[in-house]
Amino acid sequence: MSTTGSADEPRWLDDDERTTWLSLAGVVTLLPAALDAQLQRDAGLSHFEYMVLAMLSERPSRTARMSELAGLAHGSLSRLSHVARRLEEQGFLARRACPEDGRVTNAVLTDAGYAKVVATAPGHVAAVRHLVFDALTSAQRRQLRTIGDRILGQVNPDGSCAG
Amino acid sequence: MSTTGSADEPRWLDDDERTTWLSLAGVVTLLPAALDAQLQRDAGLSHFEYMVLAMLSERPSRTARMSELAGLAHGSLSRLSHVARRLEEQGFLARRACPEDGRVTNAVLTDAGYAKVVATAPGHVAAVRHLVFDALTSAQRRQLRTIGDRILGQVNPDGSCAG
DNA sequence: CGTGAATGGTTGAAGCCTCAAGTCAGCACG
DNA sequence: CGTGCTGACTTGAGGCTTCAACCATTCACG
Repeated sequence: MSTTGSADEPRWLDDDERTTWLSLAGVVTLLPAALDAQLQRDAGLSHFEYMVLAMLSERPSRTARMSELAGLAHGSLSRLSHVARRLEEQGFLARRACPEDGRVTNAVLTDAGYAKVVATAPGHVAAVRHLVFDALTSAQRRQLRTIGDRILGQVNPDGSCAG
Repeated sequence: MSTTGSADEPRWLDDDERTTWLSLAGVVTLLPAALDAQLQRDAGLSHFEYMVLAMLSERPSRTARMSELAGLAHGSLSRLSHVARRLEEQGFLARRACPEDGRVTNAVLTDAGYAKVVATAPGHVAAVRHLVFDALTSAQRRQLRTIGDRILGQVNPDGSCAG
């Protein structure tokens, strides 16, 4: 495969880019799986479910509208809707019609949901620390933040979320 | 939430770590979704299916045993087995019993499968370049490689893959 | 040799996500 | 008012992944 980069022949990744990409591909595949495994084993939650509860727990009144919450958890509205039904059945959150705008649904974290987050967070934080931060110097941590923001800017330009 | 770090009270993430983690969490959630979308739209393949075909295409004789291929594609053996059946139905790969070890199945990329990779790679590479490398300086690219390898070392210590 | 353990892979069921379609509320305009 | 349009969300079907159970083969070791 050439590296000339003509019009219909795309610029291939050079060796360095290729290795970097394989490494990143491994991370984006395996890291979510590892976090899901820890949460599933210790709390019976998927990473997405945990994100939903955790994001809600940091909101004023532990409340957010569905579409906003979907963005915070980096998922589609449809996905959130399905997950919200399951979490509601388990008593971790409640959905209420918004009095100001009849189209809007507000998701509210229940006391049981808040307790679940409090019980689950330490193990999850420990996993994140072990899998990500323990292997990095503080300089690398700063670099990672910048790099992550840059990539996120490309992947998700308007900060919201497709669905 | 305190930051004392006693025995049963875990060390919480400080503000900087927390922001870094939210950024990385966004990347590991949204980047695979974006790549899946491009591949699905332009080639009718999932990112995992593409990885399977692409990894095979770079092997001598375009052949690998199933468990080895699962590791290369960062998936479980079960997942690969299901995917291999679908790819086989589409004529992109074939499975043969290994003559040397009756337990082993070898996956072989067919000519149609190789052609599919050749046809699909340019668009995929362009997506990776746009989503990842276009936003980074060459220094950041080098940093990303190191950081990715470090994290991968924690997530996947023995280089193989859970299944 | 022969038996038990370990390895490599496949399968079926159950659950989750995506996609497209549908519902209902607000808004604009005649 | 009422007609059409957009926005917010829900729902159902279909496909993919996971999990556990299973089958076949090889290896270890009396």
